[in-house]
Amino acid sequence: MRYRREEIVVRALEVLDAYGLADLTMRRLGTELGVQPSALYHHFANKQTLLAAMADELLRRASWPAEGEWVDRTVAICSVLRDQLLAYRDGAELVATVHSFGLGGGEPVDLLEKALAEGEIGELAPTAVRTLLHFVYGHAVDEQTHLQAAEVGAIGDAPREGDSGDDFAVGLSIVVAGIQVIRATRP
Amino acid sequence: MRYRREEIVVRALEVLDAYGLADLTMRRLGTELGVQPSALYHHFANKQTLLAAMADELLRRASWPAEGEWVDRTVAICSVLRDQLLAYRDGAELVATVHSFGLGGGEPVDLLEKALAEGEIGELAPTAVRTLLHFVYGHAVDEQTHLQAAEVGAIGDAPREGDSGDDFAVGLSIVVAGIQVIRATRP
DNA sequence: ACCTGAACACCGTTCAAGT
DNA sequence: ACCTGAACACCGTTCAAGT
Repeated sequence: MRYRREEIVVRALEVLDAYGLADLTMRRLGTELGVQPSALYHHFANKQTLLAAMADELLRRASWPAEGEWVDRTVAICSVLRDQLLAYRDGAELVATVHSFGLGGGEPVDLLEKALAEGEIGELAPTAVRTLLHFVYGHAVDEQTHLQAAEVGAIGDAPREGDSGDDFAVGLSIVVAGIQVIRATRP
Repeated sequence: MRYRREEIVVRALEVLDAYGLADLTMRRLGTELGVQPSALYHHFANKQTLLAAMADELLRRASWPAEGEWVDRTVAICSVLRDQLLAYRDGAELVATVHSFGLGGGEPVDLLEKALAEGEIGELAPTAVRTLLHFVYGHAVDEQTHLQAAEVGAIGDAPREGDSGDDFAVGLSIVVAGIQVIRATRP
């Protein structure tokens, strides 16, 4: 069987969702595709590049909000991002890992930059975007870890004080409120 | 040679600082200690437990601020935390990783909880602490990745718009300002 | 262009046995 | 209590050779 790059990414996302990031090995993916692991290196320079392509594809599959006032849109983009990260097993860890080795977070980053540009916070926009992303990625990774730990069996695992979606909403409102404050008090 | 748990952690932190997290393997650490890798399993149940002990020790070595008004103290704790993460090669990634598999972030978490308790934000305190930690860990991991990439040789690597310490200060002020806002508008 | 087969240089972890 | 030796079941990646 012969594959194109895009088909491999699609299959890799299926393997991720079914078995998790730890079991997404080049060897396992090769087996799943009926191909030697070394064949994958014809399509991707290394595993990192494959993971980056997977993260981009995962993010591309969401429906991103493009309308509304900049504050509402910022909140909406972050919420869709979180939902999309949680929609795939280890999705948050995948995207956070790819982001951490500096390969750009795909579509949501551009959208957040545009939204904050409209907010007229000027030179502070890049910092604000990164602050939002740190929150969303960090929160989603935490949440996914706990959700999956609960599934496995350590269920009495500190079930969070309030509602769990609520915690995200409150944390996000903290960051967004902070952005509005520095917008008002900027030089 | 025979070792105690604490000596192994100290040596492991030296290996981390000298060679980085990717090269901190049980085999390498064994070699460094003049011992078989399997000997380490007499002291630690697995590698995760060792990493958690390393993170705790790394954080324990900072001088944590204990005085001042709650807002100032919150900012001070986060700044010391960031400095301490950056003080060891891959220190941010180590602590973030340990945190991500749910093993408690050591001293700074307790200190932040106390500071925010004094801020009288009530039930929102845990959310606020986590939001701060997501920012500090995320920012420090990013910064350390870029610093180390620059050291290696990809030096023209997007040198950040403003000063680099400044970016942390601005991001932190966003989160702290946001905490003060929800404090003022809480039910 | 895409894949095989085989190898290289590693991993974390377990476990009987030693002192 | 602490360690050795050997094994188990894996990794990512390279590279000549095949079609």
